[in-house]
Amino acid sequence: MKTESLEAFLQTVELRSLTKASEVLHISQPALSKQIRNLEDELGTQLFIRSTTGVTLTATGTILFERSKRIMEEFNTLRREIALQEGTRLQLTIGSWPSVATVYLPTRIAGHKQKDVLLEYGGNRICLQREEAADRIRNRARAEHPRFHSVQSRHLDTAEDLY
Amino acid sequence: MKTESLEAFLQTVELRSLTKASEVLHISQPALSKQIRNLEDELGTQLFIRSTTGVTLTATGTILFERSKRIMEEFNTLRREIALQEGTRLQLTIGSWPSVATVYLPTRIAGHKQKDVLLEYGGNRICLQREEAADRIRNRARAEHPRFHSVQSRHLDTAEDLY
DNA sequence: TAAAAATACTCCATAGGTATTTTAT
DNA sequence: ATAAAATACCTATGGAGTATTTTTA
Repeated sequence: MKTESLEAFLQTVELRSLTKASEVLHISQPALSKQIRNLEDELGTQLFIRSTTGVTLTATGTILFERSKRIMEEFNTLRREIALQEGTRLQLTIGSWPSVATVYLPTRIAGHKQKDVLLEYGGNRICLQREEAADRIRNRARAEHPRFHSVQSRHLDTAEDLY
Repeated sequence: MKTESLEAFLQTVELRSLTKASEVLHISQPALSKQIRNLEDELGTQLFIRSTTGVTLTATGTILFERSKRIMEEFNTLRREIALQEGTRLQLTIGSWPSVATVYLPTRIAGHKQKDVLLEYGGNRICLQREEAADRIRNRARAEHPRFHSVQSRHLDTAEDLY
């Protein structure tokens, strides 16, 4: 079971809608739909009652929500503490015009799920956890997106340039 | 992050060895090695110090061990309670000679990780969570392993027949 | 030099995406 | 009719396996 699916579940409960939650989570609605169904399969229980107006929790879903919310909070605290423990952090600095930086960049970065990227966005920096990770990302980005390899200092006109 | 990887980590800590843990977990040593490395990548930290005698925890690894152990226990309790909540359970009964039932079957079943299969082995039964799951398993088993489709009642001579 | 872990590779299952259909309100 | 979720289908990543190499006690 993926912790991401549990987070997706929690988000879906809060928003009472797969469509809305999928937007916040930066995945497609069918992808989230499948995630939730997988969760239901793994637990062997129905979590939501689906309708055309959204979703509502079943009795079991409510139990999972309340308990797993606390558990995930504990776990995320642990993750954060471990991240702090490691003093060395790497930063990719991405220059951009103000409009891009304040509007497009944050969601772009959040949507760019790379396991080595700390999804904390502050200013115009992405925090990376390890040197090798940064290298891997840079190399892959270079191979796939020629424009990407100048992120270190280059100014971007549109958010599309980011990725 | 997969909860299975966390469980694998905990098991590895207990046994201080990837090789030994991989046997208990019914996966190959390289597979476990990669799982642990992925975990380290995701957390951005080294968890173990590797040597030819086995593995020992780093400082960060110790923190993860103690905290995540409690968290996983909480989570597994939650899973169990949800499973109990759902009264309806399905059983596939597998007939076999005593030696097979007591020696080979338990590990065989534990090793057969299917997301719909409750990994609780009692007597010679595998508990399934939902009717559709049972169908899926049966259909797939039939397609891939002709001998498997008679598990419902057939006697098996060797554990190999199981799968 | 032995055993423990890492690496290289192959294969398949799964997660995610887009396009489309179903279904209640 | 509309909006939300489900389904179908495709692609790609990741996880598991086997065979092999590296490493150090």
